[in-house]
Amino acid sequence: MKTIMHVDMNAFFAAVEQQSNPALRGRPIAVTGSEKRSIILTASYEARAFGVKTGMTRFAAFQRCPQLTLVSANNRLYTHVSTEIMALFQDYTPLVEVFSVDEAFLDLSGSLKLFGGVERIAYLIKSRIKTRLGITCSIGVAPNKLLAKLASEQRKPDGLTIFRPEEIPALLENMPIQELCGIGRQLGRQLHEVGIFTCGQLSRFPLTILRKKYGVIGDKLHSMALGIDSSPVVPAEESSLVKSVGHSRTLRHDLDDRQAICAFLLQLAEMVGRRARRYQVSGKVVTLTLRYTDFTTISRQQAQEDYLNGSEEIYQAATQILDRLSLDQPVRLLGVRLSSLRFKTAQLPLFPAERRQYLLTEARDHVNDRYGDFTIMSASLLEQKGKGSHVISPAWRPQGLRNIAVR
DNA sequence: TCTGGGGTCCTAGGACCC
DNA sequence: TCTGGGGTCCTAGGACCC
Repeated sequence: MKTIMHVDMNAFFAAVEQQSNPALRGRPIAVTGSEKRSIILTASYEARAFGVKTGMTRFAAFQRCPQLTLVSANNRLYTHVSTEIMALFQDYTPLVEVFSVDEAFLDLSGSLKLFGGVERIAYLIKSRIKTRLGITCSIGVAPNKLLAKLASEQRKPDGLTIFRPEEIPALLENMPIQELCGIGRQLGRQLHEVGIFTCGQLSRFPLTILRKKYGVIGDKLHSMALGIDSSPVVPAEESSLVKSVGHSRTLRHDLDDRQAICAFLLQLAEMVGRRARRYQVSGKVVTLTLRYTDFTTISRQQAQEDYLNGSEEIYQAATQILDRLSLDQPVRLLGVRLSSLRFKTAQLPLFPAERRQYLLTEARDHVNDRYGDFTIMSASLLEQKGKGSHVISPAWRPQGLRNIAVR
C-alpha cells in the first residue's frame, strides 16, 4: 500500500500577491490578466466570501463585490514562488510530480520511517511554506493519487485530510461524483440524468452500460467510483515527451481584416517557434484555431512535409490554413499550435540560404532570451509590441520540458 | 465590459492500402 | 458484376484538468 500526498496551494496567485503587498492582506482581491477581456484567474478567500470565483468576468466579479481590488497577474513572481515550493518537496522524496503551478503529488511510501510518519511530513511542509513564503496549503493523504487529491479538497484553506484505507468505502459511499478529478460538468450532468449522484451509486451502476456509453472512460469511471487508481507519481525527469506547443490569444477587438489577423498570427508563430526551439523540438503538424464573434470555435490542422520549428515556417503554414477558411464573421481569438513533435538536436543546415536563416534565427533567439521577448522581431510586429500579455496559465509546470534535452 | 490560456486524451469518420 | 474487412493515418471536435 502506497502513501501518496497531494499538496494544493490555497488561492495561490492571490495569496502570493497578498504576501508581497501587505496593503492587500485581509482584503477581497482577485488576480486577472492585464487585458480588458480577461477573466478572474484566482480570488482571495475574502473575495470568495462574496461569491467571486475563477472564470468570472471582471464585470460579474464587481457585481458581487464592488470593493474588489483587481491585480494583474505577475507571471514571474508566481513561477519563482512555485519553483521554491516544488524544490522544498524534494527534501521528503525524490518522487514529486508537479501537477500544476500550485499542486504536486508526492509518493512518500519510502520516506515515512525517516521522517516519523505522514502527519509529521505534512506539518513540516505546511510550516516551512508558511514561514518561508507566507502562504498556506491544503494537504491530502491517501493510498493513491485520485484519493489524495480528493482528500486535499476536503478542508480549505490550510487543511490536512488523511484517508485511511479502511475508511475509504464509507467515505466514497456518499461522496458526490463531481468531486472526483476527471468528472467535469458534462459527465457530471449526464450521470445525474440517470440518477447517479454519489460514488456509491456510480460504483453499483452496471459496468456494461457505462462501457457502452463512454467506452474506455466507462471503465475508468467505474474504478474511480471504487477509489481505485494505479497511476504512479511520475517525476519530471521520467515524464514523457511533450506532445504539443501552442499559444492562443483573445484579441482586444474582434478583427475581420485578413492583414491584421496575419499580423497576430506572426506574433503567435514567433512565440510557438521560440518555445519549440528552446525545447529543441520540431513538429510536423500545424494547427490554426479561430474563435468567431459568436464564440463558435474551429480548428484546422495540416501535416507539413518536414518537421519544422522556425517562426517563419510556422507562420507560413498557419496563413496557408487561413486561406482555406472564410472570414464571414469577425474573429475574437486566434491560436497556433505545433504538434507531432520529435526531439531534434541542433544541426546546421547544408544549403547556404537555409544556413543563413538558421543562424539568423539562432542569433535572434539569443538576443531575445537575454533582453526579453520581441526585442528583435519582424517589422510587421512593431506596431503590436507589448500587446501580447504573458499571463501564466495555472497549468504551467516549472520543470516544463527539461527532460526532453536528456533524450 | 459577457465569456483566458496552457495542455492531454478520446472518439468518430474518411482516405488509403492490402 | 460488386458492397468484405483489417489496419493505419489524418482530421475535427469535444471533454477534461489547472
